[in-house]
Amino acid sequence: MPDTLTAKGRATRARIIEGAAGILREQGPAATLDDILARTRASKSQLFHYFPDGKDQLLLAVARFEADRVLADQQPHLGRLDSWESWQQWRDVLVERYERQGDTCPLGALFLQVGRRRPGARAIVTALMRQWQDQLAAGMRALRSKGLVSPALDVDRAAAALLAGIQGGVSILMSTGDSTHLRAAVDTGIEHLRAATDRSRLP
Amino acid sequence: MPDTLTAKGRATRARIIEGAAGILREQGPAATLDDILARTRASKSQLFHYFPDGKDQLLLAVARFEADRVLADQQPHLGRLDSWESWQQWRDVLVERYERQGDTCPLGALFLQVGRRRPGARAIVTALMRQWQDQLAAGMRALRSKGLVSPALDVDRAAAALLAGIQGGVSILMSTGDSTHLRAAVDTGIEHLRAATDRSRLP
DNA sequence: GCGATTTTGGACTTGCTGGTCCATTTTTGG
DNA sequence: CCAAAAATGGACCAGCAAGTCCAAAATCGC
Repeated sequence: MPDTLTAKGRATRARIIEGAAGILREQGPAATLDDILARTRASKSQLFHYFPDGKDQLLLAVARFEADRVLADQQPHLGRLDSWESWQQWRDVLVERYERQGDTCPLGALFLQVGRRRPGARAIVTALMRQWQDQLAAGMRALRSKGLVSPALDVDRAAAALLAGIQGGVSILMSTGDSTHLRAAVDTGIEHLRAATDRSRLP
Repeated sequence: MPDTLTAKGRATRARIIEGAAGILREQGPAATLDDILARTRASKSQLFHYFPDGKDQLLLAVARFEADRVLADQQPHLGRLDSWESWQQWRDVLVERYERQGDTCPLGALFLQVGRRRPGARAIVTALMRQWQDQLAAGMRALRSKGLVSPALDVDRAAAALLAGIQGGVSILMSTGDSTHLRAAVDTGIEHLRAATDRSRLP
């Protein structure tokens, strides 16, 4: 890859990443470079021109792309969890998003292929989880500062537990096609907050 | 494969499955048939003799093997969740088991390879989740019948949420190497039960 | 003990997939 | 307008991994 990409080059590179993401969502690990080339109407030399380290490098780029989508799809709700209504809206968007996604797991497939252990891959997941959890925690703190939940609530632990519940709910949804667990996890998590309502401030 | 296996045949077949499970745990999807053969000191003809449908059939057998281990490793605690102490013991065993397992995900790797959608694979996961959740729910009912938690607790939903938290905690542990989320999920789940303590029966 | 059946060894085939290479076209910058 | 750099097309290669096959050895049932 040359030092600087032209506008055309950037467009092609982006087209390859997006196309690859699509193919990987549809076909999972079975997707081959030729499939990606066919879908993106690119040639081998283009692919290796923009991703000199080959498939792994491309997969990592796709992983970043997909990780960004995960949070973006939850906005703007995830960023404004400062009332019970906004939590409810977020919940609805989240559940709907994953029910629609069905049984494809873009990130999971990617990581098993590229190897979880590879530092690049691990960094992507870790960053995603941290950001996600931070936004949940921020929402809980917002409720707390409004006096809607008890000051005694351990926000960080509650956020970690909620995030775990979401992840597990999603992965059960992936493997069984049933969103019951995702719903149960999120709803129980929110109830946990409600149960910690700060009664001292209530009228 | 002949209609009936001799004792020797069964032993070989089992040896292949266990060896394959080991290799897959170590190498993930990168594991090849030749790796498995080397590890199990078996030949190609043996492998295809006992698994005529090839790699997929073997992977499915390994998946069954691993799924059985998941629950077995939690026993006898998981089967006797009838006091707060037993819940705590189960929690410790569970966390320890997955911390020791580290970042290998035997089942996850298997399913992505064999294809989640394949009915055989889906049946294995679904059955595992159902049994697991049933045992959690049974434990909650045991607490309830002893008057330790409120009769108002929605046991099935609480069990679903707890299971989701465990799954998510484990998968975050896999990808980040950090067991914080698993601990938070399980502990929060148990606290959720404690919070539903049946005060009407307390002295 | 003996024929039938099962189990085993391992060479060989085949198809595919990631990756290389070079020639050609297009774009850029001055 | 032109040389240098970037972008593109696509044939070609090499390696590997799944799967096939046949013959030999071990074992079983009687």
